[in-house]
Amino acid sequence: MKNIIKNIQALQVESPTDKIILQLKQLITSGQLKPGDRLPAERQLSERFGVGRSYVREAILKLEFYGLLKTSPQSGTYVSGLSIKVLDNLISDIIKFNKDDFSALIEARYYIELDAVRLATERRTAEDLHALKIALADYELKISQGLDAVEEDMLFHIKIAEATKNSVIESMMIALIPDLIRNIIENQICGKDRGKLAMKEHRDILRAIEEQDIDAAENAMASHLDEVLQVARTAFAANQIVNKQ
Amino acid sequence: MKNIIKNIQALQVESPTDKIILQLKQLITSGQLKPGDRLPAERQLSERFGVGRSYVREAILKLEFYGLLKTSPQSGTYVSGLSIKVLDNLISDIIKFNKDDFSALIEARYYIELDAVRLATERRTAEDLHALKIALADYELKISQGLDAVEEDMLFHIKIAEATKNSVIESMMIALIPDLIRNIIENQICGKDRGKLAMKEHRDILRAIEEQDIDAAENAMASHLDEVLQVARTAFAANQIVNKQ
DNA sequence: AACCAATTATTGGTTAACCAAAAGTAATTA
DNA sequence: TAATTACTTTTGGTTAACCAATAATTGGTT
Repeated sequence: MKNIIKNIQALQVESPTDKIILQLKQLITSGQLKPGDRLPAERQLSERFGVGRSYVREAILKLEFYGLLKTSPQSGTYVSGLSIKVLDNLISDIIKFNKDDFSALIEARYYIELDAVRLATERRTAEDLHALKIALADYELKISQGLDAVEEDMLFHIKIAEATKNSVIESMMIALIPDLIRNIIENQICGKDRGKLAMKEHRDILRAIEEQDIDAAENAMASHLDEVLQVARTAFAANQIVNKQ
Repeated sequence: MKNIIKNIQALQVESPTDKIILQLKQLITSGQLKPGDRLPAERQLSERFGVGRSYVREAILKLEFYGLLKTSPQSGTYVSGLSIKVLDNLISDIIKFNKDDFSALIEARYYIELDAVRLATERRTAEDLHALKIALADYELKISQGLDAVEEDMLFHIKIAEATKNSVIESMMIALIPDLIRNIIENQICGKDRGKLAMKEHRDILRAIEEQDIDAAENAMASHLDEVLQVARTAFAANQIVNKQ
């Protein structure tokens, strides 16, 4: 029974945009569209695919975000110079991308944060430290009032990401955080007195960043995230088993 | 003189979409739009901002991707329940996001790949191994012919990302790779006989993955990426100094 | 007064039309 | 013949119009 439901969902996943991306992919893999080529005009594509131009534009926009297409105003949209094989692989992965897998989300977060805290510790400026202290104070205030402080928690982590001075790593964190917060709240990962414990952990992280002790910072972050990672990992293992059946 | 040019570019950066995102942000920070609220109808927004509805939709789409808005068909678009402070920070970071900083790009890639190869080594299936071997063979063929093989190189790394079974980490790699390839080619980071060296390094990585020796895999990956990381790091340090002036 | 059905208005989804800039083409000129 | 100019076509950019589904309102009924 469960399989039927799963299949239905799998089918309906195909949004108009993804359908077009898939068709564009086939156009490339079939050799009708080679790397570097100009795409047919948007109107032609919309006619050929039997869909409005908006969807074609939306699909192009998405592929442009991933650097697979490049459109020049009043001139045309061009396929990236990457080889067919790479294009093929990338497009496949783009279509199947989703952020609903919360164990994957948390796991990814764990690793990125460890990397981020190392870089932040190395590069933090006085301003970064200041921002971190304020964020921590906000967090502690909320906790001391016995309130939920998941977002203040995250704000602290955002400031760490900013302190890395690496815009790419920062962006990755940014892309994860909203879904992360949702998952943490929904799954009630934070236990009742998790807050006060986390407060101490935050302090440890901040101290290490202040003293620019990279290893200490990583360790502090690791133990801070350990509990939530364990939850994700067990869920992950369970999924693996289910998928193998 | 240089500053003038810089400012001009900084000004023209504001695409219609980003302008709207900025306005939405102000709507939130000013308290006119609270977390959980429904946005004004798209028509009203487009009228208020003096711009076509397409741009409003595009902005909403972007913010939806980051999980900050959620739109229900025939009902409305709703602001995420996150606090104003978090929303404010996230939106700011979204606007300033760009993948042009190639040192940041390479650095981020370095860390993600180290994480990825560990997970891949732990979780790779027989199929993953097979795909990796094929990718490696393709790569070696190109190299043995004395040709450029940047893309075959990347394909190998894509397969590693897929073997992690973590869709989030995989997606991050996917988002980086096109720009990565562009940068590597443009900056000619790969020296003339880098190819044959890299071939051996790839073999080391594959062997470690096959034997499921996690630490060996990480070490192999680290030395594989070390050279390119050094290039990025020196560029990074140079940028830091320039920015401080 | 409370509930329910029918109607109206509003919503995002989707398509079509219009615009200015660029590219291509044919006619014109040196 | 080669270069140039004027014109037509095609391009993505942008806006307006239409659609079906939903939400709100109204009027009637119990």
